[in-house]
Amino acid sequence: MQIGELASATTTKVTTIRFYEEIGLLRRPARTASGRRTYGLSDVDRLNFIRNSRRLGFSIDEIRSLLALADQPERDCSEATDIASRHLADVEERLRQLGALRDELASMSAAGCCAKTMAECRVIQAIARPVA
Amino acid sequence: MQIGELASATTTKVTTIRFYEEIGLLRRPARTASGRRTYGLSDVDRLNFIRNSRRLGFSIDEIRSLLALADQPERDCSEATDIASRHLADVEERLRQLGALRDELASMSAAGCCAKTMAECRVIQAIARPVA
DNA sequence: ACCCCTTTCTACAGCCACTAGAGGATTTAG
DNA sequence: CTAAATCCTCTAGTGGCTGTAGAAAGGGGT
Repeated sequence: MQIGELASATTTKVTTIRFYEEIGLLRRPARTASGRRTYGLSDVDRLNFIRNSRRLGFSIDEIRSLLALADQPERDCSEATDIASRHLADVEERLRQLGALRDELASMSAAGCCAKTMAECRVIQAIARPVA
Repeated sequence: MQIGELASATTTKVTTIRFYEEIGLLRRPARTASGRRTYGLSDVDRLNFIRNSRRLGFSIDEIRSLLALADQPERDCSEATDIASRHLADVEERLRQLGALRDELASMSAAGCCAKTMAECRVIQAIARPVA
């Protein structure tokens, strides 16, 4: 399998695959005589794992750890679950902050600014107000 | 007022102020004989506006537009409210996506992974599953 | 006058996770 | 045989800063 096929099998861009190789997330594959990368089914699995992790918001470093752990099947899996639950806590925190932000923006918009001039625009005034 | 005082008056880092000047968000200030930047109260206002906008998640480009509009007091303010409501819609969209992500992560964690080996770690398996 | 510490200056590199483009080689289809 | 697609390497750009190096200037105490 060449890089393009791997890309479409995993809905990844070709450049991204080469990038993952460069930063060491994917192993350097064998090459054809002319220098083209060749991949196997295990590479599809590994790349799918990486893409799913990214979709779930794991950082490259977290993925590196998860992959390293997954490569040691006999090992205790508590480290992996730790990474995941820490990530969940992060997401919940961001969710709370974003919710607060939404409320702030929504109340700004709700104040309304019915076709007046910039000089008395309430939205601008709301932004300009120092942090409460 | 020198740059350090402006920084502490707006809880901004000195380097960030210089960065905002470089990208044109803040005007180039007057300098002392020895080349130090000097600021006035209007710079405090402008920088506070910028910092509040960032805190609300507006991009630098959006802030540039908002500032340009705010500088024309007689102008109709519909453009400014448009920027704000578009931003609110963006935030709500991200909020939805992040909520879905949290649910996915939470159900992963809920599956539990009680001290087993990596080989049968459910979290790892959940991540590896192709996109449903 | 001297010393030292802090602030300020410029200019540049680094962060994250890619993405895009130049410019060339090779492969495949018609 | 040619044209299009795919591949290669290398470099630079994105956003929003942050951090560093090395130098100059300012202020306070002895």
